[in-house]
Formats: sequence, structure tokens, C-alpha cells
Amino acid sequence: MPKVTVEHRAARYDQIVAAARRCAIEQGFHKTTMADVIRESGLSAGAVYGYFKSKDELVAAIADQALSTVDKLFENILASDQPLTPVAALEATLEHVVQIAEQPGGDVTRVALQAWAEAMHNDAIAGIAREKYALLRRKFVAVAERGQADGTIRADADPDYIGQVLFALVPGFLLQRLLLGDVSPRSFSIGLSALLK
Amino acid sequence: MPKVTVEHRAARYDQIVAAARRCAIEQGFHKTTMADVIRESGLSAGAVYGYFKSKDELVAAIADQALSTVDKLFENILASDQPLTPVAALEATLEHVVQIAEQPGGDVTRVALQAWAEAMHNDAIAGIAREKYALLRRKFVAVAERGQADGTIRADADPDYIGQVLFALVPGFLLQRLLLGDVSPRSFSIGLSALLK
Amino acid sequence: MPKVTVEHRAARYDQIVAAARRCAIEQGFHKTTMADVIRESGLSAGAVYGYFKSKDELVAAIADQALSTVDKLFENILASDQPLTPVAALEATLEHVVQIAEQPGGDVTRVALQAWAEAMHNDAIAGIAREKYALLRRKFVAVAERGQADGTIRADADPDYIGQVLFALVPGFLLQRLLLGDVSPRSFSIGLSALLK
Amino acid sequence: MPKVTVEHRAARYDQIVAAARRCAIEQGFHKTTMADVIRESGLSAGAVYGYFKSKDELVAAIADQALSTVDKLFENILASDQPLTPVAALEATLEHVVQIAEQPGGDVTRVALQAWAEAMHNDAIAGIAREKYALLRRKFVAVAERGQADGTIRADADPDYIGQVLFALVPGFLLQRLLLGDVSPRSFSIGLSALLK
DNA sequence: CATGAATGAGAGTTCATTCAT
DNA sequence: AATGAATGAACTCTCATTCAT
Repeated sequence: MPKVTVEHRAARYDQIVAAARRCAIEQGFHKTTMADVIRESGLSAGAVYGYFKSKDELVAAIADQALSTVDKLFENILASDQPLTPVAALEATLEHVVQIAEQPGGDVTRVALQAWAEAMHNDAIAGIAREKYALLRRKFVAVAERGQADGTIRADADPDYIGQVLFALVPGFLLQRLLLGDVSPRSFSIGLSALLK
Repeated sequence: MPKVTVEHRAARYDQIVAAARRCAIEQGFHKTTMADVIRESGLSAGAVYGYFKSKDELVAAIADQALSTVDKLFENILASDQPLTPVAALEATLEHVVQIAEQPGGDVTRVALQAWAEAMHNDAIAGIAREKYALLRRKFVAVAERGQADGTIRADADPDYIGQVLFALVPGFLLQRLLLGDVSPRSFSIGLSALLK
Repeated sequence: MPKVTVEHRAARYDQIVAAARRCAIEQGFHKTTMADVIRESGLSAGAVYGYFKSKDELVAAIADQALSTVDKLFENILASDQPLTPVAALEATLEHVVQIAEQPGGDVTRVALQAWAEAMHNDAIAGIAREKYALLRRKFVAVAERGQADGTIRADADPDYIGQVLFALVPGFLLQRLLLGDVSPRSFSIGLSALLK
Repeated sequence: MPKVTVEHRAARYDQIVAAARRCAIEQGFHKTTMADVIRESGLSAGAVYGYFKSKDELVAAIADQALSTVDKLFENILASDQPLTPVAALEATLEHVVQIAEQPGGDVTRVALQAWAEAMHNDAIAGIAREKYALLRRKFVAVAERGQADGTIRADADPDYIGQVLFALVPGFLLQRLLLGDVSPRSFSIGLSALLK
């Protein structure tokens, strides 16, 4: 009975977050009303408030989820022991971004964008964003360090700086994808390769 | 106070936009109420609505202004006839970003971030963002083309792709600056230089 | 208070319409604010808007109700199978008007007057008014036709015209009653009888 | 100088009332804003307020004007020394109503309707309406009295009652004309004649 | 427990009126 | 005298949240 209930609770929770995410993708956090989420989730107001004490908490949960899509990157691509070149690391990351974005249920990267804006005046979301992005950036620093170790990258530069630049390409790609729509992991990969000679 | 000069109208307009921008920097577009803007501007509700038909219109004006900060880049740095290397173009741009961000009256780049989010479901703002950023990116494409012409960049890659990558570093810098706070034009310049060998 | 019965909803609806009607009788549609209706109904703003999407919709409901007071006329007096003379039909109608007007809760005929004015630039209300009054007028046409059939009314005139004239006496009575206050079904009955010889 | 000014003032006054009337015909008193009147009159806010201390005063002036259209009836048709039959008096009155209604500048009878509604909670307008309509009704009483004197109307009925009935046909006609649009002085004349045998 | 009707503070906006120029 | 920008109280309506059933 306890386990069934726990699973049931988890399913309900996901149901609400999924509904809220769909709304947020469509209209943004702020235009989304609790009534929207309630309707979209198929639950009652009371039920939704049984899982989230407030709209802020629900928004934080969606933002968290959107920002946590990078987690899989760590577990899979960037966790490999084989050395990754900067271009390979970038391309793998961007392909992951695109794959996430194209999943059925709507483009979560749009929610990530919302989360960045929200982080400017919402400490909870800012904290999550900082944590996730610092972690991802550290992976790119590691890539830089390996490159410096094997001589493919100049060793006289702070690897942190190189990591900043490589990581910057991820939100830079995401924004161009959503706003201009004419970029792809391939075009970025080619562009970066060309610059690196 | 009838028979008001064009300058007077422009001054009032700026007064309202400045007040609204201060609010938006602090709390974001959506937590900012018209009452906030009215109080902050020192004008009356009617006066504000004499200049902006709706909150949406006012938000669009602030977003427009924030996104248009890149205009000065075109007029100044990137308009020079002397060839700019990718690193120089990037550093000039990021220094401009920082200078804009540190101007008294609050960090406008925070508003730019809001505008990105808003562009996801606001066609007016999306249009402005697309226009401004397409223009800025073209400058980086031009930099790439010059580099290819003078042999400092490999000529077998589409310069558009190189422009995408270089341009991506701008929002990537901006986001890291606002979120993690540990980047600088210098650190980006060093990081990019190291990658380019 | 979920799971509310249909009767409960209907009662709430009537509660709001009754409150709004009281306000409209006192001050007219336009001087009546939603705050007035909310206070008078004893409900909250949200509750009232749960039953009526807008003030316009509420006004239409009150107007509809006021204009629909003639419905009972059809069911009762004018539906009788025994032939009615014009004078009898008129007197019955006016007595019904007075009875309606003197009901506790305020004189609804004042609202009917408002509805006439509103019908000039409100299609919904104009439609209702047209429908109800066309129906009532048709009853008077029927009275005229019976009169022509049994020889008490000249047969060479269009019964529609006679119906127009008889029906005209109803708003003519109503207006004089509200404005000058010195008319009664009896005085009208006597006056019409005298004219008919 | 004084006379010119007086004429100028009168012209301005008429200009404002005419503008306000056009608005009131189109949208009713309440949907008409002072800004509408100001725009329509081609004057400035200050100018309009130089002639009318408040919107209420302006509304009263339009209502007054609309209700005073019956004045010409007294001066012309109903003032004749030759005896008028009820049917003739009615037809003359209704023809005057139609003529007034069809004048260029919009149907003033729509404003009269507004005035009736307004009279329910506006003593100034109620006073004017009472005065004008009492006067008009008295004319119909006089017609009744003449009829009784010359034997064409039964003498045993209070002529006031007959006047009430005859007068009632005027607003009854006006309302049907505006609401149902299928009546004419002729149809009323025929209808009344038929009833009178 | 789950429901969803009800709450009510507060949002955006309007508009009659004023008064410095 | 005339202007019309400015005022600000008041309006309609929304929506996050609660709690009686």
C-alpha cells in the first residue's frame, strides 16, 4: 500500500509537471495560469495544490526539470573515458540539445530560456541554473585540460577560460536555434573546426 | 500643459521607459505592475497611458530598447574599415556588452534576457530580436570572410557557420556573466585565442 | 463547496440577477457598477464572474428578464379561448403590467425602459425586445381578427394595423405610468371605450 | 462686439450639442465619452467645458433638445383653430415624429428613448420629460373635449382618460418604429380609424 | 481524501475634469 | 480665451489560493 501510493504520487506529480511544461512552452511561465495547468492536467485545483504549495513552487519544478536535461549529458556522452576533442564535445552536446528539443511533448529548451530570465529575480531557479551550468562548463574545462595535456591546445592559457568559451557555444546555439532557426550541430561543428584551423 | 514640444514628449517617453526598465531589471516584465511603473516614473496613470496604449506596448518598447543596444556596435566598433580578427571582433563586442551592462540605471542585459524569453510567445519582440541579432551575426560573418580572404581562416568552410559560432559567444558570454559572474571579455579573448592556437 | 446542485446554481444565478436588478431599478444599467452588484448580492467578485462572463452579459440577463415579464401574459390572460374584445385584452394586459410593477423587489418596468434605450445600440437586447414585443403584438392582432370575424370591428382594415395601435397602448401606458404617474388600467380602459363609442 | 460674441457663443453651443447628439444617437449617453464629443465637435476639452460644466449638464442639454422636438407640434399642427378629430391629431403628430426622425444628422427619437430611461434616475431630465409630455397630452385632451362637444365622442367619459389613450399612441408608435420598424403614420391612422368604427 | 465553488486583493485600463501655459 | 497634457479615482475583470462538503 505504501509503495503503490508512492508510485501513484510520483505519477500524479509527473502528470502535473508535464501539463505545466506544455503550458509554459506555449505561453511562458507568467501567462500560464493555475487554471490552465489544472485543466491541462485533468486534475482538480485541490489535487494540484496537494503536490505544489504554490505556483512559484510549480514553476521552480518545471524550470528545474528543464535545466536538468543536461544531466543526461554527464551520464552519457561527457562521461566517457576516451579523450574528446573540443569539436567532438561540442557536437555531442548540441546533438543532445536538439534531441531534447525535438522530443514529443514540446521543446523544453524554450522553458530553459524562460528559466534563465526567471533566474534574474528568483533565487531558487538561479541556484539550480548556476549548479547545472557550472557542472556542464566544468566538463568543457576538462576537455580543454586534456587538449592541453596532449598538445592539441596551447598550454599557456587558463583551461577555465577555454571552458567558458566552449560552454558559451551551448546557450549561443540554443538561442539561435529558437530565435533564428538556421543553426545545427553540424553547422556549429564546421564553424568551430574552421576557426581552430 | 498644452502645446508641448516634441522634445518634451520625447523626454516624457524616455522617463517612462527608464522607469519601466528599472522595474524590469529588478523584477522582470511580469512582476512589474503598471502601478510600479507609474510610481517609479513619477507620473500619473493617465500620463503613462498617453504614451503607451497598454502594458504590452510598454514591454515591447523596453525590450526593443534593450535589444537595440547592439546598434551602437555597428556604428562604432564593427563598422571600422580596418580588418578585425575574430578575437578582436569578439573582444570589442563583449567589452561593449560589459560597458552597456555597467551603465548607471541598471544592467540592461538582464532585460535582454527577459526579451529572449518573451520572444518565445510575443511576435513583436521576436521580430525585433531576430532583426537585431541577424544583423549582428552578419558582422561576424563578414569578419570570417575577411579572415578567409587573407588566409587566416580556412577557406573551405561556409563563413555563415563561422559567423554562427562567433556570434554564439555573445549570448553565451552574457548568460554566464549574469548567472555565474566569473567571465570577462579578457577571459573570453584568452580562451578563444588558445583554441585558435 | 464543490459538487453543487443545479438548483444551487440556479439560486445563485437568481441571487445575482435580483441584486443587479435592484441596482438597475435604482440607478440604471450604467451607473450600476459591478461593485454595487457584488455588494448587493452578498457574493464575491469572483463568484459573480463565475456566473456572468462580463457586465454586458449580466445587463443582457436583467434586460432579458425584464422584457420576458410579458411571457406570463401569453400563458395566462391572452391564451384564453374565450374571445377577448380589444378593451378587455388591453385592460388585462395593463393590469398585468401594474401587477408586475408593484411586485416586491422593485418596479421591473423601469428596467424595461432601460432595455428599450439599450436596444438602440445592443444587438442582443434588441433581439430579445423585438422577439417579445412582436409576439405580444401578434396577440393583439388576433384580437383584432376575432373582432373583425364577429363584426365588432370593421373588416376593411388590415388587422396588423389594428394590432399595432392596440399594442402601442402598452408602452404608452408604461411610460406615462413611470413618468407622469397618473394613469391606470381603468383610466385607459375607459378612455379607449369612449373612443370606440 | 457683444452681439457677435453672443452669436459666436450660440454657434459653438450648437456645435457641441450637435456633436454630442450624433454620439448619443450612435452609442447612447453612457458609452459616449467626453473625448468622443470633443473629437466630434472639433473643439478642445477646455472649450467644451466652457459651455458645459459637466457631462451631466451636456447630457441634460441633449435630452432637453430631443424632448423639445414636440414643441414645434404645438406651434404648428395642434395650434390650429380648426377642430381636429382624434385620428387627424394622431396622424399629424406621428407624421411630425417621422419627419423629425428622418432629418439629416441622425434620428433624434433614439435620443428621446435614452432620455426616458435617464429620467428614471435623473431629476432634471425627468422634469423636462414630464413638462413636455404633459403639455402634449393636454393637446390630445383638448381634441377629446372637442369631440365630446360636437358629439363625435361619447360625453360620459373623462376627457383626460381619452387624452391618455391618444397620447399613449405616440411613444407606442415611436418604440415600434425604432424596434420593429414596420409602422407608419398611415398604418396607425388606419388602425385607429378601424377601431373607432 | 478529493473536489471545485468561492474568495478578494490587486491587476490593467479608462475617462471626466482641471489648469499651467 | 483657448489649449490639451496631465490627473487619479474608479472601473471591470483576473487568478492564486482556500476550505466546506
